[in-house]
Amino acid sequence: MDIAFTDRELDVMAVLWEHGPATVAEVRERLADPLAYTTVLTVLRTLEEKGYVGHEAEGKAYRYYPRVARDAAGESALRRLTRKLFRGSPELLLTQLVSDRGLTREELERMRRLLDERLGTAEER
Amino acid sequence: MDIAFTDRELDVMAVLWEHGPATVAEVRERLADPLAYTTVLTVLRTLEEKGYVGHEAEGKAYRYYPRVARDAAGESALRRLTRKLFRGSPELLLTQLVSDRGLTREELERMRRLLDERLGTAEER
DNA sequence: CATCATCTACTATAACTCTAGTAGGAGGCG
DNA sequence: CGCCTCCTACTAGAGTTATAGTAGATGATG
Repeated sequence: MDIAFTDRELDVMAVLWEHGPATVAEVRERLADPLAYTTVLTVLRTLEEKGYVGHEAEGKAYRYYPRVARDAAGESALRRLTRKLFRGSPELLLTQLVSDRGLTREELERMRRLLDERLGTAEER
Repeated sequence: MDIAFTDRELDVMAVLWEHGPATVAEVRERLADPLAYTTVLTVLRTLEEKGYVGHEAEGKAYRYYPRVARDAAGESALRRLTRKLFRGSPELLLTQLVSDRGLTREELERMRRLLDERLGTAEER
């Protein structure tokens, strides 16, 4: 299953993932860009139409909640990126990722540790 | 600088990165989806307008070549992904990447080796 | 030379994205 | 009760994306 958001939809999803279910007003407050109330509402309605969020009534307002996990969205995006930009090779992606000049030694070490753990528990296949 | 492609533009860029400069007909042949000749031409013209490809005459046709490296596009995309979906944390991204059940032990080992090398040559900061 | 295939340039259009306005309901307050 | 505020529903319009058709040039071929 393919999960894909437009830029603005992703901004809104990020708020829901980060802070949990929220009303239109709450989402609006947390967005970096100043958008009209109705604009945020429209984005949420679009997301709902696509099945990415749901809502339940709370007083006279709605509280929206994500219907897809951030993990699932991340995985889908990573897969698409790997396929389209890194010839399907996760290693190539990693190469690019760690070539980033901005990474600290600590980050790199934590990343290696991550791989160690993963290798430790991985089944042979 | 921010490099961003639409889905279809990315398909076309992928062909140019993979196989080098190509004519409209050549790009068209290599695309997975069957598109009209003029459709491919339009995409290439759009890419050119955006500065992502250039062309030079070859016989009566044009040969298009990428003006941005795949690396640069990959880095830009990875940065955007990290920021928007992984709270700015490359480790989180890696976690997601290696949680993919489809990775073989060999791939994981090569990835660890990659990090080892990177750590070996990394400057302290 | 006349015709055919191929190529670019220009035009078109439906769908989607982004943003926001207007209308109307519903609750709270003086 | 009448008004103000906040909320959703519906509508709207500019811009972008995706796809492709038509027109006209140009080189190849019989």
